[in-house]
Amino acid sequence: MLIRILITNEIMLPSQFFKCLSDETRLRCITLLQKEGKLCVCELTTALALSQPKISRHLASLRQYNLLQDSREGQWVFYQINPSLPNWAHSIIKNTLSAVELDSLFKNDLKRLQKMKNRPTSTICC
Amino acid sequence: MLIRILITNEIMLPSQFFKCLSDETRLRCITLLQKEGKLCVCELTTALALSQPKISRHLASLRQYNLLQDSREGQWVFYQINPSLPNWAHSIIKNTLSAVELDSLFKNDLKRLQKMKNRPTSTICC
DNA sequence: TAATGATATATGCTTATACGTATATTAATA
DNA sequence: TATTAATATACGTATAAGCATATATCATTA
Repeated sequence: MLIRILITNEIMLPSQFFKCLSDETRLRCITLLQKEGKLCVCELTTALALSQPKISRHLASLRQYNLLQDSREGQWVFYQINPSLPNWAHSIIKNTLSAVELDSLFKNDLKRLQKMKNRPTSTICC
Repeated sequence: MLIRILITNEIMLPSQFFKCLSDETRLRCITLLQKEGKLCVCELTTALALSQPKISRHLASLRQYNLLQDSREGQWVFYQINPSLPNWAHSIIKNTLSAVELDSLFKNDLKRLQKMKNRPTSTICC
């Protein structure tokens, strides 16, 4: 039985926010989500070419700290940047994407994502 | 004997940069330095009301990762944000300061700094 | 050169992170 | 209901971070 505690009006501590961005895997997820909008776990697993549990664990921690929102659609769970982040956090994420976009690591993630077969598409509009 | 290895044209990895910002003490140092320009270790120690070794260790790690520059002037060692950080890093630090400036923790740090007696002043202009 | 103030480092310890592997859960479908 | 695909969690382990305290180094001044 899963009990997920939802804290509304949660305060986003900058140091905690930065801790979320301080891991390479989490940062790749975040920048890719900032670029692509909404991705499911299997897309992120393919794009980053890492194991599913590793991706899932990092996504869970990003959700726990309110950076990401998840939504289940059938078998898939889609993640996106939490749209109700404070402005400073959004700005920093945008900034980070622009810092990373020309990087070959990021470009390769994007390539693997684009080459992926049978990508599920979210039917729920933002 | 101290050998400090200076790496020029160092690449600033975003994840490493964020790790530097992910600790409360380091973040308080960085935002205060962004606000005030140049501070010595004893000023930061007073402002944050923490032990000298703790401040010194964190400053050393920020210097190691190229976020801060140090300059000795007599007995004092002054730290400042490394002016040759990439633009995205500067933007993020500015952004963070604006996110934190209204916070009482930051305001108290600033108050303690301003109340400090016998503050040394850097004679070297920026 | 001795003493002092400012700063840096060493040591031992505790806690937090991240990982791989195995397994559980959930939803769709045969 | 059994099977399969997608996702999440548990567990044990290795490593990194952070801390307090003690001490070393460096520059200044008596």
